[in-house]
Amino acid sequence: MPEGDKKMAEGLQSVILTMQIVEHVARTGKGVGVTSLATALGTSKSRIHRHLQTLVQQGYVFQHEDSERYEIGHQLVSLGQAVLDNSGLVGASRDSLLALRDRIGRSAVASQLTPEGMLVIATVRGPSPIEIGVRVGSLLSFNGSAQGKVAAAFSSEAFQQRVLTGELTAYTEHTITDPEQLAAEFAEIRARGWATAPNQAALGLNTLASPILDASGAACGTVGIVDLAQSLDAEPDPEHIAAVLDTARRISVLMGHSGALPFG
Amino acid sequence: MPEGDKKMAEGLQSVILTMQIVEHVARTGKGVGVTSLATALGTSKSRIHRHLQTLVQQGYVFQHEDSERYEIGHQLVSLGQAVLDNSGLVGASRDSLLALRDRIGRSAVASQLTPEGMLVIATVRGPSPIEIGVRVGSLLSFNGSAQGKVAAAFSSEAFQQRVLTGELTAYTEHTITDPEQLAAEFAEIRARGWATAPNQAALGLNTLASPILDASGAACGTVGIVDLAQSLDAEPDPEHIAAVLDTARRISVLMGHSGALPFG
DNA sequence: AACATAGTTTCGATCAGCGGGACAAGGTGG
DNA sequence: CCACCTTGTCCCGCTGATCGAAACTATGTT
Repeated sequence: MPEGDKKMAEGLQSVILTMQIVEHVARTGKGVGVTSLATALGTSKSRIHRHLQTLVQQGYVFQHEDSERYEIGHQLVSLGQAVLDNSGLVGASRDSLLALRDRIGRSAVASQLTPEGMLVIATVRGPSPIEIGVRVGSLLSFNGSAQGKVAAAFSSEAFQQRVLTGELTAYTEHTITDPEQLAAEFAEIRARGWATAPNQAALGLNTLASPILDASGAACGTVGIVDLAQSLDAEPDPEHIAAVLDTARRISVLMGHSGALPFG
Repeated sequence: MPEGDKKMAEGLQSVILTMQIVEHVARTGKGVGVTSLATALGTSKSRIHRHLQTLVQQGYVFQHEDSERYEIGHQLVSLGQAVLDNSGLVGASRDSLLALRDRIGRSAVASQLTPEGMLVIATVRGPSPIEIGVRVGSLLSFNGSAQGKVAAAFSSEAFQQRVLTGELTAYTEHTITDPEQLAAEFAEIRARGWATAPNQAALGLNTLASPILDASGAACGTVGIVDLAQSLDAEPDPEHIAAVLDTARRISVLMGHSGALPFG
């Protein structure tokens, strides 16, 4: 061991390997073999085999009965779903999301506030043949997404400070990385109730988002529409803004908010 | 050790514990503490703590910064979603499912064939205020669900034999557990292209399902509608049957099937 | 028939990870 | 304000769960 720290500082190896295996098997659509996993993760066949056997036994991985390849089991899906389920947001937003999509014909997306970022919890694909949108499970930053900015703008002062003083990663050259500029935009967003982020999360894309407020009046999530930057301006169509604001208010009510908007 | 097998036959303990922790944290909507986890899983605080630390470090679990409770991280959602994503079915069926729901006003559901059963991969809630339906991630049996029966009926002879000779669990008193009776129903289903399962998976519920066929002509999944047994007969409304068959055919085409139905 | 490549199993050595207990930080109530 | 809980976190020496390497089996290929 060349540069080993005397203590263990990297975490429990079996845990890491377990999750690496699960991740690998899950991402690789079709069956994976012991050997390819072993080389991919840089460890021995027998180790992988034992871990896989245990995962099979626990139902997280499934082994094709021809005694060949390993595939991901259904428990993983169920697990991921459980996370979404016990966020009341996903249930409250599903129907409104559909209505929003139908009303203005764009991909609609709902996200939930987490301390690490905005977690995309539900999406509805737009009518466009091209697939535009965000994946469920993605995490959007507070400085580089309309969702993040709008949620931060409607969170506590302390939270905003944490965002502003934290690291502001640039995802594109249009991402806001200057704390002052971001603070100014927060104020603006708070006043009008919506945010956009043209080319800020990814070049060519834009999102229009509004906050979902809970009983305490703080943001707990966002709803919005996603489209190509060329079709969705930094100052979007007033009709679109109205539709998003309206949807946000409706979901907010379901989440226990009074419905009285603290803006425009 | 009372009845210990001399060797390890139970699988790697750290793997088991890891998944138990993840499961526990995921199912418990809100934050869990080290101590409660330790008692719930019957092990020591330090062990749980180390495992949790590693999971945090890997991003699967998130620790509230007040240095208090542990919650599930976003990676899990992303992982479960990945499983769904690399089944082309979920993408192909989403829109058709909505159309089906809108056409006949019932909860619509799509499932995918797996060797263990039918995995529910997409659902659309009906307009009814009561929530009727199946959860994404659920696994439906081959003998006790319309989805399972229809998929088996449109699978290979060998597959059907495996189902018929396997264990036929009774979920209700109406579940078919007699192999001969089940074989007869398979034949019938294959001839007409749809199946129902009134009160067979759960008392009070019924499902009408049709097969999604792939390029090879074998079933790779199902679409269908779910409703109360009293609203959905064993011999459903011809209009509903037509709608479901139609939807199934459309999705089948997206999956590479010719569209020429091998039945009615 | 020899070879190649897959998954599985065995076995003894070893170090990763365990238990138990100390420690710090809040919270509570007397 | 101070004992007294109850948290989560950290430390350390012992040990058995887990590892690597190699043998074994089964299939497919040359």
